Amino acid sequence: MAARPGFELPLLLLAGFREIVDETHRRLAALGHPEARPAHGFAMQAIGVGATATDVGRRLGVSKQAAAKTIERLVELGYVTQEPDPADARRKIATPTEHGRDMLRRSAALFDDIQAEWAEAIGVAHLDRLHADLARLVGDRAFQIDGLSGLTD
Amino acid sequence: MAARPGFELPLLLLAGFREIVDETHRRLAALGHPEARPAHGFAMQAIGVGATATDVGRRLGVSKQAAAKTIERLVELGYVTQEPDPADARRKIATPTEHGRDMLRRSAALFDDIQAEWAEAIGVAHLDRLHADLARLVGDRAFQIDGLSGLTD
DNA sequence: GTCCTATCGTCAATAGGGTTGTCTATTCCT
DNA sequence: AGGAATAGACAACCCTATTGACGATAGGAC
Repeated sequence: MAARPGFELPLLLLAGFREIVDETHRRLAALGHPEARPAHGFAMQAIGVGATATDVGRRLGVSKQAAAKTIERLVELGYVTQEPDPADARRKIATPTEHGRDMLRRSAALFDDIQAEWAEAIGVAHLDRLHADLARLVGDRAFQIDGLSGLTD
Repeated sequence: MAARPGFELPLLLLAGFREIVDETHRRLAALGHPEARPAHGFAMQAIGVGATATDVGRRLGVSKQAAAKTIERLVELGYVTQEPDPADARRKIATPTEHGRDMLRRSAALFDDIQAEWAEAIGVAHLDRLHADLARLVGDRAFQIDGLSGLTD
C-alpha cells in the first residue's frame, strides 16, 4: 500500500483550488474588478440579496465581528451598501450595489468558464467523476467556507 | 453546458484539502503534537534536513521575512534548532530536532492513513483517477504552496 | 589585495483576516 | 413590565503575510 505518499493529495487539492480562484481573480481584475479578492466573492455570495453581519458570519462560519469587518471593506470598495433595517433598529442590512452584482455575475461566469476549460483538459467524464467523488468525500462540508485568509491573490 | 455551477468545484477542492489537513492535525494533537499547525508541517517539509530562512521562503513561495518568522515559531515550539553556518557567517541553518522529526514522521503516516480511508470510501480506482486528473490539471504548481494562513486548526 | 555586487538575516511599518470579551440598544416573549 | 436573547460596535490581540531599508559577509573581477 501507499504507492504514493499521502501528502500529495492535499497539496493537489489546494493547488486546484488556488488555480481556479487565482485565475478567476486574474481575469476579474481585467474586467473592472481589480480590487476583488477571494474573500470578497465568498462574502458577497453569503450576503445574497441582503443580509446582516451576523447572518454573513453564520453562513461563512466566522464570527460576526469578522463578518462586519469584511462588510466594511466591501462598502469601501463599493460592492455593497448598508442601511438600517426599518423593521428592527438593531439590524443593519448589507445589500449589493450594481457594481457588486456585476462582480458576482462575472465571477460566476468565470468559474463556469474555467470549469469548462478543465472539462476540456481531462474530459467531461473525468471532471464529472472528480466532482462526484469529492462531493461524496466531503459531503456538505464544502459549503461551510471558513479559513479563507491568505488567499490574497 | 454548465450543468453544474462552476463555483462548486473550487469549494469542493478546498473542502477536500481542509478535510485532510484538519483531520491530520486533530490526530496529530492526540499524538503529542497539539501545537502543530498546517503551516508548520509545510515549513518543516521545506526545511528538510536543514535550510536557511531564505531557502524556506523560496521553496514555499513566500518572502524570506515570512519564512524567518515561521522558523522562529518552530524554534519556540521545539521543532527546529538554529545555528550559524560555519562556512558562511551570513547564514543561519535551521535543523529539525528529534521532536520535529517525530512530527514529520507521524504526519506523513497520518496523511497515508487518510489517503487509505479515502481509497476505501470511493474505491482505489476512483482515488487514483482523482489524483492523476488533478496532477494533470495543476501540474507542478501543487508544490509551490503559499497562502496557508488561516489554516489555524 | 581591493572594490563592487549579490546575498543573508533583521528591523520596522503596514495590511488583511481572524479571534475573544465587553458593552449598549433593541426586540420579543412571558 | 420585565427578563432573556440578539445585533452591532469597540477594544485588544494573534497570525501570516507584505515591502522597504539596512549592516554584515562572501566572492568574483581586476
